[in-house]
Amino acid sequence: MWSRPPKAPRQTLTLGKIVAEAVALLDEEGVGRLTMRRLAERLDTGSTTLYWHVKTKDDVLDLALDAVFHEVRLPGREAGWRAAARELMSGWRGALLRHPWSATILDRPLMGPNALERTEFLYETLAEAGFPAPKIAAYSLANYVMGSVIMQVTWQERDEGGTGAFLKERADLYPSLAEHGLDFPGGPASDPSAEWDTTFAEGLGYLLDGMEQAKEARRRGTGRPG
Amino acid sequence: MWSRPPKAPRQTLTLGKIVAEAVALLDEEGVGRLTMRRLAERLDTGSTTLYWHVKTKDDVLDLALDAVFHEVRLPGREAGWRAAARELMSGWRGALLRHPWSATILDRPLMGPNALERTEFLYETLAEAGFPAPKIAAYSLANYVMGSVIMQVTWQERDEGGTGAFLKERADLYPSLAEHGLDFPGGPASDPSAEWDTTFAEGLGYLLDGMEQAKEARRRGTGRPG
DNA sequence: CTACAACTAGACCATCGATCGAGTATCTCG
DNA sequence: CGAGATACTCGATCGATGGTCTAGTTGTAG
Repeated sequence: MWSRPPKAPRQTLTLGKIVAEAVALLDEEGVGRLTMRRLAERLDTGSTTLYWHVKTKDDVLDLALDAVFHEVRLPGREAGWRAAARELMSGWRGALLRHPWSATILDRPLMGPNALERTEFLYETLAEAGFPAPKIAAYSLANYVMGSVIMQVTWQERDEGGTGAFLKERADLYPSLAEHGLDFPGGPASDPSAEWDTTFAEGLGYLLDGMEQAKEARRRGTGRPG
Repeated sequence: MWSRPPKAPRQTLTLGKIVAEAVALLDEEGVGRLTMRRLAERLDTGSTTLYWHVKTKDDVLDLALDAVFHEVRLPGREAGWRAAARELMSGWRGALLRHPWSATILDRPLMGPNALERTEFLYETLAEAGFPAPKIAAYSLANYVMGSVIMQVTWQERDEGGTGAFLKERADLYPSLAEHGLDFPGGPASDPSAEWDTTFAEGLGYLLDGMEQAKEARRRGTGRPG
């Protein structure tokens, strides 16, 4: 998709309009109901017309996904690499969560301009901070964010609610799962969304701590501590 | 899927046979080519027959995915929580990577018996190790593994190879990406698969370090250090 | 032998991604 | 201003898919 050269439009039906409408459709009805026909209908046109602007349906998804990344604000770097990374990753997560369908199509290269710009920012931040291999550090962060979002969306969207009861019935087989819970059922006076947030932040903290520790250890010329 | 009661088969065509053949088909041709018709053909039967054993195609995928988790060996706990967690997560990753299609269908609750057994083991290990909230720790680890696998499969399977050149052409826009590389092109005498492995292990180390640090800090009654 | 449950099959339906061939509007150049 | 080319749109259609309907066959219990 991103390797192909752009076209010169005449501005009646734009790629931009198609992508915007695709995002709206995905937001309203989910990825399973995004159809070229339905999308065309919402744009008051035929499905064939879309194929002039776009090569395949996958292109639409690529574009829609990159549009999501456009929502991620690039943080400032004054507060240090740690704050910048934390803010970027939180924004990244937030944008994906605002469009839950995006989590289910993350299994494609993130090569859109918006995604690349943010990845570039992350690389720069980590390189400036003195990480010897910014690629590894960036991957760790990105992997964690992607996994977190997929996990959360999975439970929020696809769990039919019977999980808690299901696990308690099998407390003999899975005692720890039954005790601590696998999902976030929103116990007494608790906000499940907040629980997801704190869980994400906590895990991200682990990762950042470990990264910093490794960086400092290497800077002091010692090996891994412990 | 996992909430529904099982059926009593007559053993000519078993659920087990269907799942095994589905995994084989997925391994050979990928998730895009798994069709009820094709699967039935491989089993010398009609597609309708499958629907007696299985309610929807999604059930087949649920079962196939859980079958992958069956390959993950449960490590011993003698070497401590850290080694156990590391081994479990590495095995988890390895199994998913051996069946790359699995990475693209991770956006569903992992409620199969094999997945649950391994998650239970992880919870137990972390709880025994003294983590006050094993759920959070387990989520951090699982999220990281899932994200890592998806990322690697994405690049290995879907990157058409033009990424490196594409990024170098745009070195002005993305200097850090061009310098450090976004993919693992397998430089001089390097094994890309090994690079993925070490990257994964390194990030997992960060995470485990951070987890241990937080656990020790809380045990000593102090807050987060630094 | 009968009756019922377990199992299998082919025809069929709605829908999907994508293509084909034909058209229409708009711009460019003479 | 006119003609050709380019940009763009459309309805009809193809092959394939997930899933259902109806009908049939097999094994087994009484």
